[in-house]
Amino acid sequence: MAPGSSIGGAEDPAAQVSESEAEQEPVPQRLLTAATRLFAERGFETTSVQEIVDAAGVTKGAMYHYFGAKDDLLYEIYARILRVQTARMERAVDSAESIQQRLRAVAVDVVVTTVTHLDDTVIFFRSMHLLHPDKQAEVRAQRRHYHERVRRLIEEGQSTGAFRSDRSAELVVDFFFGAVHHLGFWYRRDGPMSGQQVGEQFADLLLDSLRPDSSG
Amino acid sequence: MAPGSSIGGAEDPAAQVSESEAEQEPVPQRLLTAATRLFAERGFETTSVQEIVDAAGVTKGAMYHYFGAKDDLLYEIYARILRVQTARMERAVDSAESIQQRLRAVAVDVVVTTVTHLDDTVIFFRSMHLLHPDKQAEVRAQRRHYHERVRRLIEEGQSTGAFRSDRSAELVVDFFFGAVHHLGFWYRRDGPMSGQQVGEQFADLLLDSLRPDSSG
Amino acid sequence: MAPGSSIGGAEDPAAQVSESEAEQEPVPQRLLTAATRLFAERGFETTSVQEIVDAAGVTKGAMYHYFGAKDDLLYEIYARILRVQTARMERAVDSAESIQQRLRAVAVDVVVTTVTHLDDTVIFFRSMHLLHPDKQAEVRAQRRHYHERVRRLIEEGQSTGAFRSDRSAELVVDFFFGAVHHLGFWYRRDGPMSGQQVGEQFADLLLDSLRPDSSG
Amino acid sequence: MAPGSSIGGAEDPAAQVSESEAEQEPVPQRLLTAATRLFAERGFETTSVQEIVDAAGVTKGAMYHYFGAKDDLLYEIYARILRVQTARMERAVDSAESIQQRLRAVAVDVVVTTVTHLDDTVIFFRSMHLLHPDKQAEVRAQRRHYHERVRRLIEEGQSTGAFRSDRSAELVVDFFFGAVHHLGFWYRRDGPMSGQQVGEQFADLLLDSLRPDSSG
DNA sequence: AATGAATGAGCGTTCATTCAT
DNA sequence: GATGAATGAACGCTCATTCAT
Repeated sequence: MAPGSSIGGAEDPAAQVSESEAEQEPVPQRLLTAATRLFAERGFETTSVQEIVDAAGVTKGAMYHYFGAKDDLLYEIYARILRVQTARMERAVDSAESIQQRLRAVAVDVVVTTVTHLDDTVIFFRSMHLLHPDKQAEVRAQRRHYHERVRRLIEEGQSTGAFRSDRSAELVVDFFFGAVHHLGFWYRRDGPMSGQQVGEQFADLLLDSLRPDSSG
Repeated sequence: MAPGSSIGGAEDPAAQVSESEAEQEPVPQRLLTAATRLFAERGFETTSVQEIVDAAGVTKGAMYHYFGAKDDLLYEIYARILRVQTARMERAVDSAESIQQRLRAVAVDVVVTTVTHLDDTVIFFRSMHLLHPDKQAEVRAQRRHYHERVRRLIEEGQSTGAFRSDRSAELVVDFFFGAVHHLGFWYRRDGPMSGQQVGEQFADLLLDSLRPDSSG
Repeated sequence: MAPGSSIGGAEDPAAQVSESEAEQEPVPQRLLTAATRLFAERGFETTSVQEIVDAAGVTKGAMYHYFGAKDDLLYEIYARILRVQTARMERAVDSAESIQQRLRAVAVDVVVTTVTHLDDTVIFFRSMHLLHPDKQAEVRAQRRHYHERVRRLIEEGQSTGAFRSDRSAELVVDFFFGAVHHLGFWYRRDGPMSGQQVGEQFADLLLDSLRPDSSG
Repeated sequence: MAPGSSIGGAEDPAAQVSESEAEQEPVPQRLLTAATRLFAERGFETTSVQEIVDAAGVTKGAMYHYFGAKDDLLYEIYARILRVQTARMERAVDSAESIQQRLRAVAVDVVVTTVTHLDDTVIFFRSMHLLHPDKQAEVRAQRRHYHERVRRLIEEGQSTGAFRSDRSAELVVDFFFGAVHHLGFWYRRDGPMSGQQVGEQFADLLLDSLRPDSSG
């Protein structure tokens, strides 16, 4: 992978304030930021490499020094959001709360993360098919890992009676994350609801379907 | 191109009725069918007009005779599935059944229709942003019309007490249709579940969230 | 293969004298002529497609309408000279002359043909390795076919005693054609010797090695 | 390439002792060895500087430290083989043997040297035109010097009656060396004949053409 | 002596669309 | 209605070379 493409990175603890004019960020980050915005605005295939490097203030040669191909940018965008969401989900799942609270935390969190990185999500589901098959497989595997962890959480709740058992855990997961992944099609950050609010309500809807039926 | 390399295949094992020699379908339909398959397989941007006309067994000139541009094909694919789904939804909504039964029918039906025309759905959500803005607006308006009709159905149920009122009808609609529109990412027609089965379970999950709470 | 790429072509039986200004020749021929000159002048990799189409007075699009890739031009240049040389060799080999006269005719002819199409020959041996492997294999097979026909002619002469038998027919063929294929490195059409003269002398040298030894 | 395959040969026959870990050879040689192999395998134009330095285990900066440009590598490869062949030819020509034996020794030797350094020869005749004109002129002059020395040897034999005089010494030289220079197109080191065997037979063919005619 | 990030010009190729026929 | 040759602009990518370190 390209150097400097880490995401969370706590680099630069010291303040290097004095950088007189240009490059605040390393080149790979600048490219990723520019690409994310442009891909979300006009689509992957409709954005030229020239537009990306112009927006990032570098040359094509520099880009190809760090990324092997245009769709490596796509891959990095995916990998980045996937890494963030997986790490957060695992923290929530493994917490000491009740199972309802843990599932609710996962649900709220994935909505909040999704709307925070809405561009990445939009790009992801619009353009995954344009990724090189090998990288596509990697991304799918990682996504599947995420879903399966959540499915096991639900099954755990079903086995203890915390959740009703006559709902397919797998289908509930596909249903819920389908709804989440579709947020990019309608959610507006400048609209009436915060990500947190949507997350709470989505969590309600998810838990509605798993609450043990008083009549059964 | 070699003579006889047309796509429909001149095999004619028996006499399939009166179609004496060539074209089973009119040219525009053949083009739409070919385009749908190719767009779903490899994406709109990645499919060339040449590939479409080859697959349809016609020439470029013929295509431009019927369609003003490549993205007119996209528009027609959208319009077609939208017309079908809207008509079916309206029939279900306006039936004489109970409101629960009507909402359930709508839910099952949109899932069944979606998986029946999975290619169209996949193309739709992947490529809508590539459509000419004017046509994109038309498509969005039609989609909104659909969602709003269903939202009003839910609100009607909430006002009569058939559905619980502490769920936002609008959000429930976005949530549910989000899940439905995402089917293309995981549903496989050759998998274990029929469209009808998924539809029934999705309907269960939708109604779970609207069933009046026995405790409140 | 591209339309109109035949070489000997007896087309144009009628005299179309009146063509007022431009295109004397069909586009594919114009491209091949321009490419041959440029490849010989500066090499295949050093000549850009843009230079070729400019020299031919057409656009890139037109070129790619007739040739699938830049190296299809190379292939056509090879195939053209190979076709000509093979046809002429076969005519000479199958004539009614004595075997010495037939071999001499082949030898003279391949030299004459080579210096007549010296550009093609130079390009051929300089750039064959840049051809797509599949096409390279085709070209090699055709070349081998040529060599083997001549080898059999020599073996025929050896079996009848017309040629001495203690020279390897195969090696003689490789030796002689090696010398011929190298003509492009030193022969100058504006130099002191005509192709016919070089051909006669090369033929002498070839036959020197096959003349039955008076002492053995 | 295996250690010890250097061209001048007498280095370190015993004592490969103290080379503790890495670089057996100095950087320029490593680059030349890598470049030779790659140019022969895929051609000069098709081999990137990056590939060469990777194969040599150095960086681009190191290469440009020793060689002014990519085609300096080409020039060095030419100069190297030319130096070797010229030195060996002069030794043979100036020996005390009969003129027939001296010409034969030259002929055998150039074949043996050529197949021993077949990669260099292949590169030479494929890519000489890509060399900077000045360096190309140097190389041609050196090559001409070689040919002329051999031509004078033949003329010497013709003037003494050792060789027949009705063959053009110049043409015989072009003919013979043409055949030799073409060895790279068909000779395989893993084939049935050793370089020595091919050399002997090539020498026979050369001398066949110069043997005084018993009938004239 | 050696690094490797960065340049910048140029490459082969694609492709939606047009238009004379 | 339909053809298919031709356009022309743009595309992703390569690469020899430079240069601050």
